[in-house]
Amino acid sequence: MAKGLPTRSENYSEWYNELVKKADLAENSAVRGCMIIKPYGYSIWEKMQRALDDMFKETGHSNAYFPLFIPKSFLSKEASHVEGFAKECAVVTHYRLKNDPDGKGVIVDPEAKLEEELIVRPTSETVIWSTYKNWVQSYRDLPILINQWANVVRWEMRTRIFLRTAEFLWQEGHTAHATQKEAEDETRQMLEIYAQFAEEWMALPVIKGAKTANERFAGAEETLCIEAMMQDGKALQAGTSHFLGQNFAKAFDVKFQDKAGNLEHVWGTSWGVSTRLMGALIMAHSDDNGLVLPPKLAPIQVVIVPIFKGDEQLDAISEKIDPLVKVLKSKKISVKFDKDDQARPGWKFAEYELKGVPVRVAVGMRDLESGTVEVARRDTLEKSVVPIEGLDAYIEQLLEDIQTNIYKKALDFRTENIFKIDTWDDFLVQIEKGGFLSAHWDGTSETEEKIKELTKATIRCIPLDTEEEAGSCVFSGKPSAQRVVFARAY
RNA sequence: CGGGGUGUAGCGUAGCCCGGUCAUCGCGUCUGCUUUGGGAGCAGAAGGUCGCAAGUUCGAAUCUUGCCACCCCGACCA
Repeated sequence: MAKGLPTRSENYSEWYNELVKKADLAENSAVRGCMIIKPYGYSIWEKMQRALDDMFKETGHSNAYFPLFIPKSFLSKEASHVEGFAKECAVVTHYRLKNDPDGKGVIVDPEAKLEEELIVRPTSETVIWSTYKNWVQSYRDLPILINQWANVVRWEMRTRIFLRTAEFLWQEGHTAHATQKEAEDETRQMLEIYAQFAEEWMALPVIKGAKTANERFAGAEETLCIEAMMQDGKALQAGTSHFLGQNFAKAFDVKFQDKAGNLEHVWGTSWGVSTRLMGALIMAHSDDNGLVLPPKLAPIQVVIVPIFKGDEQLDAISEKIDPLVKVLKSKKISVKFDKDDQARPGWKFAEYELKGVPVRVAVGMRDLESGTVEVARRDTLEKSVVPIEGLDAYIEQLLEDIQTNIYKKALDFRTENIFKIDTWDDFLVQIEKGGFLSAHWDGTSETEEKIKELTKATIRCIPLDTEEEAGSCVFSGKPSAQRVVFARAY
């Protein structure tokens, strides 16, 4: 166990909080609910951004930027949208400060009141659709496939670093299409991209599904999502993709003339993932020694720790290691050769474990004599002695193995913690133990809400890739055509 | 926003109930020497508006009030 880090079994949420701080990912800020993402944490986010951004571009999307401030009146144009977000909006009412006449400091200048108050975007549908109105006249203007990387603010009552902060970073895609089918296909395509990113890059298995009406995005006809299981058995929504129907087009009067000359409202989608993914990454893989990062997202993939006394020994080690570093870098493997002689090897070992560096190579004089190094992998903590000759290929393969193994471990954990539940008694017992409960549901909001009230479990999603299976609702006993996933969630 | 808890050096803490050489200890930091294959040892040193503000008092880390932040539990949510 790492120094000062609580274990997961002792206190899972404290383990998470401490790990975020000790691994140098982020810290709390002077403003309640906001976070400072530190360089090490931010570089993981940058890797996520890069991978996602490439995927968006490959599927024809372009980046753009829309403003932080939204006129208050925009928000109320789509009825369910305003209802969903009104309670958590930060509002700008003034545009100037002045010196406090009664003493030190500054006060809001009461004469500088805005005629129309601005809200800080909780999401950008409204500004974007008000703009799309100007961009769309003909079917030739469609589709519009835009993404933006931005910050948004939702004034949450209870915040947790990365998982739910008042301000967070994300990407939001906003597309406009001529037909319903095209928009639905887009919604589904982006969900697939999120799932692929989660599984291939984050090594995080996810369940693709649809949200129930209760959990749907405010203003959407349908919300698709990916749901992941954390090590405490709770669910975390890792990404959402919304089919907006014509709701925003109607609210903002976005129409186009089709080939036949008819004026029609356009069809929309929106989709997003946020810095919450950082929380998912941490909680899915890490252990009591610290972070465990999938190689594809690790800022440092390989750390080389020399074990030496004096400059001569270090020089001898460097002579062997410098060429290796060069080769690894040429293979796009990020490597750190830590020559710092202030910290001792044991300290470094623990430190890099805490930070989740996937592969550690230790080299001392003994190794130089035998032409070997000690290679330790973070995911299993196994150590092996490996010849220096061909080490680059060995490491390259090892990084792939680690990526695969971390995914498999998470998948096995999830498989072991999904339970088919057929009776209400079993439901009550299992929900206390944690995990996902696959159970029949009668399709009504009343039942869903009742279950939530009694157990704190919500329907995480109605899985997409699942076979129909006739059954009866675990709560009401009414007929049901398929199982849905219940869990307590972050 | 409601209930409970916490805030003392960079980090973790003792002291708070019962006001008065009580600002304690560990880690870290600095200096020197010895060390270096799993968070080094010895010797010496530096470092604190006791969360912030007001109040009570001859005297406040300690009592009172307000505010801020964090944690746990509710309501709400990506």
